[in-house]
Amino acid sequence: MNEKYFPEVIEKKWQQVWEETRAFEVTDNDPRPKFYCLEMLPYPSGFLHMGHVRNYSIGDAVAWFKRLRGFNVLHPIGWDSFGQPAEQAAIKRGVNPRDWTEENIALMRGQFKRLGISYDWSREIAAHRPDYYKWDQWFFLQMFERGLAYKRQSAVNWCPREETVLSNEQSSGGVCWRCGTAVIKKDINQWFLRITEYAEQLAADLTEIEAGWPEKVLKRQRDWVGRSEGAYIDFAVQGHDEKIRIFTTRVDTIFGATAIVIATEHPLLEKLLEGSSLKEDVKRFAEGIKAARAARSDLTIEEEKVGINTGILAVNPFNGETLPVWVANYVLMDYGSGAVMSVPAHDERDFEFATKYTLPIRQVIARITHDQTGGGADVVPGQDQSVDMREAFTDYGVLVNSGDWSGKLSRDAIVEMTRYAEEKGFGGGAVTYRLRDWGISRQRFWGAPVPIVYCQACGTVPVPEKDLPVTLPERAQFSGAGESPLAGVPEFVNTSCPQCGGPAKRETDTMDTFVDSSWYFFRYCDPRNDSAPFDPKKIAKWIPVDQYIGGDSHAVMHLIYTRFWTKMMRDLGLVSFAEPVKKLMTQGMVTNRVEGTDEWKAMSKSLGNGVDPDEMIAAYGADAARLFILFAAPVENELRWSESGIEGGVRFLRRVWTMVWRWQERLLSAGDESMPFDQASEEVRSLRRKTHQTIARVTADFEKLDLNTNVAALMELSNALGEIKADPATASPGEVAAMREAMHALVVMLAPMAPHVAEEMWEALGHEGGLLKGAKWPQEDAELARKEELEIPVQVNGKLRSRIMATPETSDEELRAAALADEKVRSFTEGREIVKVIIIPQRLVNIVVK
RNA sequence: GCCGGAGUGGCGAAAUUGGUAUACGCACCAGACUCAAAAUCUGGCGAGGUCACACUCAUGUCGGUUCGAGUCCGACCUCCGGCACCA
Repeated sequence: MNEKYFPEVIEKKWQQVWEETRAFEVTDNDPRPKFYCLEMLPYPSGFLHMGHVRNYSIGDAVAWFKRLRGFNVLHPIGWDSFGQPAEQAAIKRGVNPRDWTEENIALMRGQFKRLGISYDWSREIAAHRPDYYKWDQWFFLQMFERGLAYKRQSAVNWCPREETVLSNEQSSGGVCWRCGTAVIKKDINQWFLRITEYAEQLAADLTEIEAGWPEKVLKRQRDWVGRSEGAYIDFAVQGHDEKIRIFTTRVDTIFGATAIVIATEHPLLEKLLEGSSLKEDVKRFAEGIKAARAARSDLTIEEEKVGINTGILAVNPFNGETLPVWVANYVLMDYGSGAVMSVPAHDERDFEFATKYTLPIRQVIARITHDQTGGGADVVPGQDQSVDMREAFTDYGVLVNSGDWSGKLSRDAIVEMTRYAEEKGFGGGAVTYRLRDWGISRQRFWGAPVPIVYCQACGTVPVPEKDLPVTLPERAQFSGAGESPLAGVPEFVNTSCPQCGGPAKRETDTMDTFVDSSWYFFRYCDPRNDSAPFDPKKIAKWIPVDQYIGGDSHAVMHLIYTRFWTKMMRDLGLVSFAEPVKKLMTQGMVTNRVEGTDEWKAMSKSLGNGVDPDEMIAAYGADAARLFILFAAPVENELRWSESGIEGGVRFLRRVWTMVWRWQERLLSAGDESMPFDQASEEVRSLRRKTHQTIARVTADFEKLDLNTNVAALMELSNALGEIKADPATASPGEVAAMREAMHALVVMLAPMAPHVAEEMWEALGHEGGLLKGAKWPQEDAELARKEELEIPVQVNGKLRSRIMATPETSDEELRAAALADEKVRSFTEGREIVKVIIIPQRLVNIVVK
């Protein structure tokens, strides 16, 4: 240890030691309890940004803390290395995506090491390597066999800028998740994974994880799955045997239905129109809608409602009324049954539609009025039929104009009418979901090829497991448009049929990269397995993940896919649990001021407000950068970058450094002086008290991930150390013992946030023999932490008027007497009647006077 | 529009969950060291008020509960985020 703190020297030194001793590698048969600490794996763009630094600094703090608390901590890292940017680089600069990716990985691995993140590098994985994506393909085949992977033609989300298909999750909000461009619809034949098969479980199992996941993520997942309870009702069609099935959550409004409206793509439409004079008109209308949708450049702008009367008549099974059947653009084919009953009086969309096309609007729900003439105890629902019908009345209420059901409350009517429909055989209860199947086809080169072969004789044939992986060719032509570049590589496309041996062509689509990331953290548990994606026994040991850390931008992408994938793997018999992540923390963004403005935005190259981690490390050291990032804001908040803030971090580390340097010799040479606490000087007792209070605080704050207050507590302890003015050479045994205790505790507790400097000081304090990772987390002694003197605030009528000194042993009676006798207090109580005195032990006295 | 979350010094933020509001840090001010500056160290730092106390007012606004409210309840305002015809 040098007199001066040179971060660049010690950081390099310890990074090398950790690497050479493989300090953070873990084994499966370690007897200590396990802890799986995971951060979302990065895309290898070539450089870490500050958001990454924050993510991985938080993760490393957790990993270190748990390690020092005696856990066998699995803390791995890998690369989400398939995807667009590599292909863009290939298109623009003609480089090979593989070389480009591998170079970037090497650059970023170097940055991770310069940050000193304590990863088990022996478990590093990369999605673009055949030994990884082989298992993506294997999983695909398992799903294909079970009907969970299928191909169909459909309108999909398309990012016109990146020229690629996006899943619903990736185009949430109507914009591309990566570049923010408004998506359009394109009709494409593509592969889907049947995530909807798991809709109910994805919704229901949220209760299993709700204690450990942030509410905002749970909410978004709940909304995304969009579970909705209601009823289906079959409407007979006049002159046909067919029935039109509708879904509704408001069957209580069915007497107000004045039309049936179906989607333009409704499968019954063509059949029902046979022989109708309106057939051509309706067909033309439907095709017009389809064309308009394909041409739309921004899906976030709502379409105007348009429709056409088909001339078909349907019969309301509740009252026998005949209703016209309309086709309209506002009814979606892929939700519910693609048909609705139109109740203009009680649904905003139906109201708008009915107003436009002058369909009848009939009120069947009245607002409840509370009739309390019965003495106030009974609330009798009355009716207010004067509901303003200039807009839809969508609240629950009392049924009116509804035959025998009139007078019932909506809530009850829904239950009873659903049961009635079921008894009569024309309907029943139903649950629908907003969730759609996951489209995974990408017309791209840089992804895992879908392991399917098309044979003229046998049709769609899965590649046999023994022939996996289907590897990417070395070279391809990258145009950036149209079909997958794989289609232009004959040696890839042309193959023989695995079934009949005849000539066949390979599928040229590759898989969405979110397939890779759906199960990567399972692979960390068994990264070199070449006969299976992983050994289930190893999974049972490590997963569920104990703490997962990443951005909330993945709330309904990665985080829903990986939950689906886990449930799918459970059904394959590979894992025995349904939820892969026990606790999730979503860290806030790192923002910086955009030059010349007052706006704080996420750091980015295009805005010119980025900060290069390497420059920060060079200027201040990795420890100070990490410490500042953890200190500057609570982990979930936005973090506004500040250069002067990071300087504060350096100052703190330097102060601690100097103290340790000044005392190290004395602490090492002196024996193990201990001194009875009650004989020590007040100065020493006060330091020891602070030490033990800090241990308690920091330990608790780590469990809550309150890392900012954690740093503050360590700063306070360091300030308390500074209060000891004794010269190390002449310090008393009691002082030396207290200093040793405080410094050891401080250094160990600092390790999770500033590991290099902590390791160096740990060595200086005499622990050369063992690395800091083997140190024991300090143990709080509640007796030593206890305050001996208390300053008790005294209030009069709730206003602070004075303070009196007491000890924890002071009785309530004594406190009361002391408070009442206090001079300042007396000036407020003089001549007034004391109503009562409230005493909160060790806390406060409040005197109530009149 | 619907659904969430949040409003505390000049700034980032604390507050043991109803008990001394503003811990810790940044910025700023003053002093020490220095020829000087930087660095470092010491002290100050919510607003009003006072020579200094005292005292008064302050946690988005208004009201309520309570001996006592940043914390609980009601209404409102503002900002941020999510969703997009989901029947």
